[in-house]
Amino acid sequence: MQNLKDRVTIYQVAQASGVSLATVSRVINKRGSVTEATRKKVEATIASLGYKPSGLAQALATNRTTNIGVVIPSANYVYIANMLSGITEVAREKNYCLTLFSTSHSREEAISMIEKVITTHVDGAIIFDDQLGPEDINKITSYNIPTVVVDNKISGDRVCDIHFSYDAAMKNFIMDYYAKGGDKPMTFLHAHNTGRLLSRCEKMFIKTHEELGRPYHVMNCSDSYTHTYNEFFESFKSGNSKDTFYICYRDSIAAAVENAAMDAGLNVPQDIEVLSLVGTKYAYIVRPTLTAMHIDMQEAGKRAMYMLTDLLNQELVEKTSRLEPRLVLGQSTIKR
Amino acid sequence: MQNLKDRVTIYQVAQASGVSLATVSRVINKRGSVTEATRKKVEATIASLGYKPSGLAQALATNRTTNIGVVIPSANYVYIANMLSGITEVAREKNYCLTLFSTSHSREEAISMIEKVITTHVDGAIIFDDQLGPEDINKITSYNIPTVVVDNKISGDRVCDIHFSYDAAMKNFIMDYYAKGGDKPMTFLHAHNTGRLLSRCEKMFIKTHEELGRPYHVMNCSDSYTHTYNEFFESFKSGNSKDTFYICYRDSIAAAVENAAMDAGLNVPQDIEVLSLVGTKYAYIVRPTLTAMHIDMQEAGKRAMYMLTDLLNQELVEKTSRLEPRLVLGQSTIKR
DNA sequence: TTGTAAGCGTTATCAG
DNA sequence: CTGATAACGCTTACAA
Repeated sequence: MQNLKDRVTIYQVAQASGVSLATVSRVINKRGSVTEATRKKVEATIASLGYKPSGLAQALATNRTTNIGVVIPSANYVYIANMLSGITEVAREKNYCLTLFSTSHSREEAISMIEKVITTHVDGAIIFDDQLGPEDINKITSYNIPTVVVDNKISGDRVCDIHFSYDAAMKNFIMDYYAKGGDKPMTFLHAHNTGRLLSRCEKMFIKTHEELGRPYHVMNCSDSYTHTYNEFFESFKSGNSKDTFYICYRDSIAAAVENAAMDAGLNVPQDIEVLSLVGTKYAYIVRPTLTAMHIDMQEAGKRAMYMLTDLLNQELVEKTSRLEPRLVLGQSTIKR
Repeated sequence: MQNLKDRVTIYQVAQASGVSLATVSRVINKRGSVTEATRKKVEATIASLGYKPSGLAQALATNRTTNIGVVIPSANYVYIANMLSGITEVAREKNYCLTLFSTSHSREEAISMIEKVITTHVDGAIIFDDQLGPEDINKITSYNIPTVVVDNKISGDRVCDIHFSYDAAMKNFIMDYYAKGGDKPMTFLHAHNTGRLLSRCEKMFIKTHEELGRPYHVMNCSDSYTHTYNEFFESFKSGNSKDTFYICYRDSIAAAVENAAMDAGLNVPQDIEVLSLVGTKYAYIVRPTLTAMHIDMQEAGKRAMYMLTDLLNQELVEKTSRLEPRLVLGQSTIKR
């Protein structure tokens, strides 16, 4: 194989092996019929020239990129990385490439990414971005791009969705807590820009409490372990914030609260209890282990990608898939 | 904007606004001069038709995809996700898209991904895959694709590399440990397919011990928290494996060891000590906090992407960058 | 079985 | 300032 040359084209391969481009194309795609002899010849020159077809040109000619656009807020959250990993696995199996569109938590960013997805000419898209509303997602589907939307309702011809049934799980958990004699008032930790899944949880949290006529709190906190830890540590130190049940949106934040409590000399779960809404394996690595709602994000990713390939092959049955969070009790809450 | 149409092309825009494609192209790219009047007109029809240029066709015509290939083993490790996040950040700033090539720990997979990178026609590549040797990476650079290689030595015209100086850090740590009276024999936890960074660490671990004439162990373990936890828990329970200093390749594994020890009734760091080689924020979230080598993978990612854009703009100064791991002492080792 | 030629949706170089 | 027209590298009828 030659090195350091400019890209070898199909035309050069054709010349070098004394055939036309059409024949080379046939050999590459194993389509149409070619004599065993010429095939050998062409394959030989392909190897010797180190020719690789240009995916670009192929895509333009066939109107298929074998590229899937994946829209996520950031790869830097464990649960998103898990989903990404599920998507990747199936993508490899189905021979698709993934192009990443990272929106980093700002809605404008997210919208401009949507535009990019369109120009990038992907065959399909998987959108898991809590910031985007249905209007934004419609923009993509209006370009007739088959799309799987995660945790967002949407309808359309070539669109599917995957849901997490957090609302019910949330409500059940709260009802159950009080029913079994839970006596600490609950506080929901709210952070900006953490997406609609959590807003929904928050709404359900409030609604359930109001139905029950129970007191509750919603407290702002930052989406950072260190900030949250420091803030709670100070508060616990000065004797505040205890006798509370904290509902945190992910493991890091829940760990921040319980670590702060313990380092300030409190006992978990006696003095405070903690629940993590989006549990990952870190929920059982930290100590006390976290009571958490677990959802198999890897499975969600796989399922999304399977739905998408079905959509692309026009052989889809179910347009909606639902994942139930599974409550795993840990040491951060009192067994009742 | 029209919905549900097949892709609108530049040609249709031209027709609809009564100009030639050339003019539309000029408007899109803000290149060449166009009357204010015609520009307005064209822009109006672009908006009303909902036209988006095809990145594919643009790429083919300009020979620039604005796409960077990123080769990683999996997005599912915190430190890799961190790096990915750094890359993403700079990519957005520089207006590049990222195409992900996930190799999932098998060398064949990795090699076939390399092929894919080439056909995908990326403008450049960032390769962080411990499995790949220089020969494999040369394959990519021989196609004249500007490349930044992370944690792998490589030379070439349009190639840069980023290194982690683990060898020295490793050696220093071990020497220091014994010099200050560390008295537990050390065991290095080895897992298959965790890449060359860790092989290098292991080699250095062995070499240093042999130079020192100290006893040491290398123990196989699985790359899974649960497996490792279970195995160690049993072992600790039956009274084995204590009075050892464990060197683990990442936080989860280190946490598995210390959790197993504590759950088996041992004390950390009195009975066993633990060091994590690739520390992330979880090193200070778990309890006891982990003594760990921290390396800012987000920074590594950013730096890789900056080097790559420099390479693409032919304005590179440094071809090599080095990141020093920073040792952060935690509660999993005895202060000496 | 093989070759010719017309696209695919852009950009870019010329003339006008 | 604007419009033809030739690339870009490949696929795919249609002919031969």
